[in-house]
Amino acid sequence: MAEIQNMTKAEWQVMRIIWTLGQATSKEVIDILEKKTTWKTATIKTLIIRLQKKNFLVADESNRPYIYKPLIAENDAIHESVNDLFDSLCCMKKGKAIGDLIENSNISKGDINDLILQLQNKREKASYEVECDCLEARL
Amino acid sequence: MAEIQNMTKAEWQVMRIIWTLGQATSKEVIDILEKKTTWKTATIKTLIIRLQKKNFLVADESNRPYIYKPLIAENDAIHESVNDLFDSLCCMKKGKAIGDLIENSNISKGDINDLILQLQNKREKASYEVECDCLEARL
DNA sequence: TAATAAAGATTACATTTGTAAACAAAGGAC
DNA sequence: GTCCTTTGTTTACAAATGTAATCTTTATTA
Repeated sequence: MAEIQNMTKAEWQVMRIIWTLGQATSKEVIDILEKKTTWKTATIKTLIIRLQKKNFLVADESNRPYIYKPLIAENDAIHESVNDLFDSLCCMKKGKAIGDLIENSNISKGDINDLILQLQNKREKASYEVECDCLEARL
Repeated sequence: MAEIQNMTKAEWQVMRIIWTLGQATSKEVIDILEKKTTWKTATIKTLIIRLQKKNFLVADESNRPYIYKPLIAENDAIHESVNDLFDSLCCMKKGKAIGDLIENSNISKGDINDLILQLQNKREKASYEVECDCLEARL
């Protein structure tokens, strides 16, 4: 019963900091988020606690202040959330949606090259048309 | 005060049907969703009402049964929600996230070609590196 | 036209989320 | 060792969301 829960937008901001630092104390998280947001200290603490309850973070409580560490890799979390969103889109629209993301994202030359290769590869086995499944009997 | 609200996952399912049909009666929506989900009739009606309150749908009430029509285009809604999600990702990770989406999505040959062209174009002006902004003082 | 069926409106209630104050315990300063 | 100051814990409360029952009105049919 792995109890997969989702991370909310606010919680995600906390995780980003901890992922980037590798681990962090609550003070570190609070200092950074107080610059990025208007959240009060207590709010940020609440988010940290909820992330622990949801098993996205653990606290190393052997010393004070506690050190919080991620229990989920950033890449895995990103994978989860982007695919989760795409799962609810009409499948005919996914190509364009990806185009929209490319348009609006700052991507490095290296990543662009990788994406082009990946697409060239995918093109081989791609079908000419993708059918809309919006009215079909399963999500 | 355009009061932009968001569409929840459940509401999104209702919209997909109405977008695909162009317009629909509650019965049409209910018939389809009862096959896709375990939702009760009343639940689906609630979703329709909330979508009206959020200004994503209008009812043409000149005849019974009412005919519900979208007030937002599917493409616009998709644009909103995918970009909204990407806004909260570490910008270094966006390229890979797009790769992940491409991997997991069924995209037509035509769309793949468009994406390749788009990327080739974007490559010209792309920088070699994208900096992580996760610890910076604004979201 | 009276009874029934269908569609729409109102109300409900638990859980999650955003947002935070208040309280308690541990560590450091004097 | 006592007093502040961090840091962590508990409690709070409104809004949003998932999920639905019930009540009311309109339409259909006998």
